[in-house]
Amino acid sequence: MSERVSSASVTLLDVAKAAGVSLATASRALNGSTRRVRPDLQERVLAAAEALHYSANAQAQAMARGRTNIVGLVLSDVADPYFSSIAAGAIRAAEEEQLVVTMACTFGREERELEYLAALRGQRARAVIIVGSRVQDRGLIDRLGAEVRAFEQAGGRVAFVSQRKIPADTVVVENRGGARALADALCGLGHRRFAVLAGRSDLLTARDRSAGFREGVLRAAGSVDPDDVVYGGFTRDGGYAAMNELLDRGTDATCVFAVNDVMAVGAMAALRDRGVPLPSGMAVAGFDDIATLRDVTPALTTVRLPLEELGAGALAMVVQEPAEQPRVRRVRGEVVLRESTPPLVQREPARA
Amino acid sequence: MSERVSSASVTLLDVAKAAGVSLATASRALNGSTRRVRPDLQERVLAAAEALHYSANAQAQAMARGRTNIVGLVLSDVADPYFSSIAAGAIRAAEEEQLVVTMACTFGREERELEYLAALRGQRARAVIIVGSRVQDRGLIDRLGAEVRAFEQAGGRVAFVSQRKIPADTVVVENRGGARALADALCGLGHRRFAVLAGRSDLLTARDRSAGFREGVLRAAGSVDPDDVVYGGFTRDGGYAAMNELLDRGTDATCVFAVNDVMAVGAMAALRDRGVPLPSGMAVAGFDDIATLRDVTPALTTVRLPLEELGAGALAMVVQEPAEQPRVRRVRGEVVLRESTPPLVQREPARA
DNA sequence: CAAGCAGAGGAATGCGCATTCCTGCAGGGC
DNA sequence: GCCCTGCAGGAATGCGCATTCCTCTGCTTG
Repeated sequence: MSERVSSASVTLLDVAKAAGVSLATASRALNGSTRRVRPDLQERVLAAAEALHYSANAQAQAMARGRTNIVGLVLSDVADPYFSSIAAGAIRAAEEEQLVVTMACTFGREERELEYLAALRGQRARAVIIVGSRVQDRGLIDRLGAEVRAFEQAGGRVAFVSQRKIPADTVVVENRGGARALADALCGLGHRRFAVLAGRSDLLTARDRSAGFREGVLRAAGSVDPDDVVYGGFTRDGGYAAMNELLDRGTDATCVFAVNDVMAVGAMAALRDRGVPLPSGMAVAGFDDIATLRDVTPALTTVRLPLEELGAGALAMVVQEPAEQPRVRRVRGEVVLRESTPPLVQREPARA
Repeated sequence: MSERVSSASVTLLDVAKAAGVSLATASRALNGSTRRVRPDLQERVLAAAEALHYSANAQAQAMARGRTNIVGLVLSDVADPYFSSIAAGAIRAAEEEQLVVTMACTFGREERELEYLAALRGQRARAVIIVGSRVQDRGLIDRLGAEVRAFEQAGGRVAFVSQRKIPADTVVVENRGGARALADALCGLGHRRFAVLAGRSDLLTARDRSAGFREGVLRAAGSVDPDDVVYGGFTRDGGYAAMNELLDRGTDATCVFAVNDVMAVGAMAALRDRGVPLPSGMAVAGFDDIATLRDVTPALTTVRLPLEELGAGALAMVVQEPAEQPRVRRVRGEVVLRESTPPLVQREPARA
């Protein structure tokens, strides 16, 4: 039982021999089983494993057992704080379940989700969580739906965060409702004329937030001039560019809603660059409440989303037994009013 | 060759039968090999695989081949933009090499690196990249070193980002030099008396930046009062708390250096909360140049690190053949002066 | 005291695949 | 016309492990 370390890797058989037992007994001693092992033998096996630095070959275990403890996480971009927060939540939850997380990023090319899903099926991953924002391309959606079914047929579980098109367990973010509530609150501050930096027109998330916001505004008797809706990237630079375009066009909106926080920050940068005083010259609101951005000035009004919970929630769905009907877990956002959207008083013409 | 999909998963043997060839031929047709397969047979195999939705069992392949294409990525926290950027770089590079990335987070508990490394050895991962900040605990370092050797003995490759204690391939960030250069630049702006928010005292990265900064200040004939060095968390809240403590103590520093950007942002928040005007009341500098934080106001002076390159560089090391001596790739930061550290003119008592 | 039974160790099997080895066949050289 | 060579398909093997099935031991029961 010396500390010799073979150059090749140590197998269970090595451990068994070192402990003077059979392979079967060694396996049972290390993993437990329905069968019991005599304490002294168990002791010896454990000691031998320790001494040899044994580490079970996960591939072989997976094959013998017919299943793995791998969970695939597919998202657009880890460097985006929205996704990385969700990922953190999922990873934390996975660790508690003794699951291993493998991660893949599409970096904006949604069709890669298909490849990754096939790859994860090959890995015999126990489950997959797909967080990318679903696009509108019908063909892509259908193919993804087919891959999802194939994955489930092979015994895997699938959950989405934030989508509505594919029948599968989903954590749905109430983008529409959250944006509506935000619009409501902003109208409550006295704003009536709004602009929207709507992000990519093919991303469902962006569309929902934009639509919900406009609904809310209309309901509160405000208005969004169609010219004041600018599309662009769903990123900081997209927000910056969209804001500039809006200013170039000219607008009489008193408040601009960017469909996520990073865009809002880009918009604020554009406003500053153009010499518009903040927050007095233009109110700005975002969506997500990204932790890293809570200290920008003026502090950003937004809709807080429990991002880590989204990831954790998806993981929870995926470890449960599958239901007959796809489950949907709805998550509400919470409007957080901050300095970037001060009450509007002086600019409204006095009435009454 | 119909579209039937068995409820169990499709194996290579199924494909072979469907194509009317042997398992061996099917394998060769799908993966290529030194041996050639007659074109018509190859065609049939490919068609059968397609029709059956075949996806090779990665576990079985790994076992048969004796190696995997898994790369493990171990970091403190994906939700931290520093780490998530590095991760993004590594993932991008991994994809180009057809490698699968599995990710694990220690969430601040460095001893988990040991567990993860053992787990990855069990996975027969081809390589591991460890990005956590090495702590000072000698025992932990030794045990980690032992695990690294065990991993390499088993045929795996290991690379670190930012450490100096363990003999292994490493992407070294020139924290010390970067901080020195920053100090230099700040002295060039007229500052002489500095405070340092030094972060966790047991993190090497934090220590190096702090020490380098003080070196630079001294060299430029400035000073850092020992009372003006405050330790605390390496996070936004840590920066906030440390800044408050500094203000409570009272300081005559004109510029405060936080050892990373998120701490600097926390410090700015604290200054604002205490009514200190920015940047005139106190200059603030950070380190990293986190992309998400480039729009804070006043814009933060910092040391720009090519974070994605760090991850990509580590991955590159890990796919190369191992060298006899551990390789070290040094990465310099670049000082970026912005509004948060305006030139100091009026506050210095006039001389000459 | 014999038969029956439970409990625990060990041999053998198979998971899905890559790969080696074997075999049959066609073509070329003498 | 025969043998040798080269090529390609197929059978068989083994990767490392969990698990099933078999066997042996030691006990209880009638």
